[in-house]
Amino acid sequence: MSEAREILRQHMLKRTNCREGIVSLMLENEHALSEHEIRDRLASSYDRTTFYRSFKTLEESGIIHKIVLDSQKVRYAIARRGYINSHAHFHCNSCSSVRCLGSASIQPVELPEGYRASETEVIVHGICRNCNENVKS
Amino acid sequence: MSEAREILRQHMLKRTNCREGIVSLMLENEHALSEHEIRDRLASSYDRTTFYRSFKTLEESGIIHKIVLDSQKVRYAIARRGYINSHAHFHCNSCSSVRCLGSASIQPVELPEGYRASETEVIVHGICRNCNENVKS
DNA sequence: TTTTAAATGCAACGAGGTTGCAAATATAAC
DNA sequence: GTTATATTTGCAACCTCGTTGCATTTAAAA
Repeated sequence: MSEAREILRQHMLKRTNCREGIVSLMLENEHALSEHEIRDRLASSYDRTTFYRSFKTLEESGIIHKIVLDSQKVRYAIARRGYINSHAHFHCNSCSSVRCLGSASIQPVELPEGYRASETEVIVHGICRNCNENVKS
Repeated sequence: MSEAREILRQHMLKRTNCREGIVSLMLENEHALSEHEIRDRLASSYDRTTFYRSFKTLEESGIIHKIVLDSQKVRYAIARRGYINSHAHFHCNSCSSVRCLGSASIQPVELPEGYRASETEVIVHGICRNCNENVKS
């Protein structure tokens, strides 16, 4: 049984072609993907509605997580262990790729008196290794 | 001369009612505001297009900055000193208010070999002081 | 194989945001 | 204060993202 299929079963979600395709694709990919990238890479095509509903379901089950770079720039990635309360992502300004960083790299943010944190999101913008190397050579 | 007017002049932007209104409102407000809040609180009403263009211009000049909570939840706030390379914001899950935190409170994020950071955005979700106190009483 | 709750596709819709263009306006020059 | 000019505004039209209701299809349990 495929890993994607197994993940869906563990979360008590019905296995459907669309869900399985999305999860499989994300498992293969190191980088976070946009809806368009996912659509283009899937063998079968699905209705937009189905995509949105699938993303929503998968996110609510904690299988994937959503990274909002800007209002119109959303990415999705598999939610690996340790991403529960803090997510850090690296966004490359040159190639636009988004990579998940370990939550271990996040230091707690100092808050004013009376404030209580439940979750912290960090987005670091910059130049990724690949793009740095291409400039050098 | 109003502070807003002065700020526009310093950035070599034409003073217009819409721009001046937006900047004035933001100077008065501790919290980041949504487009709707800004629209509702301004004396005169402006076309949506004008709003969007004003936000864009003000942001490009570094007068205000945009905080994207979610695809459909965008806020704007005055860009005060020290917010150039790192922004931290607190989002209250209860009252939805967004408060700018000093960038001093951000610790540099540890990056993998070869990655270079230029800017860091942090959003801390939780409960603000006001909402914490209301629960107690 | 049958049953049934859940997922899909479709059409229609609403919100956020952009573009082109003519009319209005802020500022600088007179 | 007038005039000239570049910028900004408002409008209409448009695009993308994302949602909702409903009839049809499908996964999976019996």
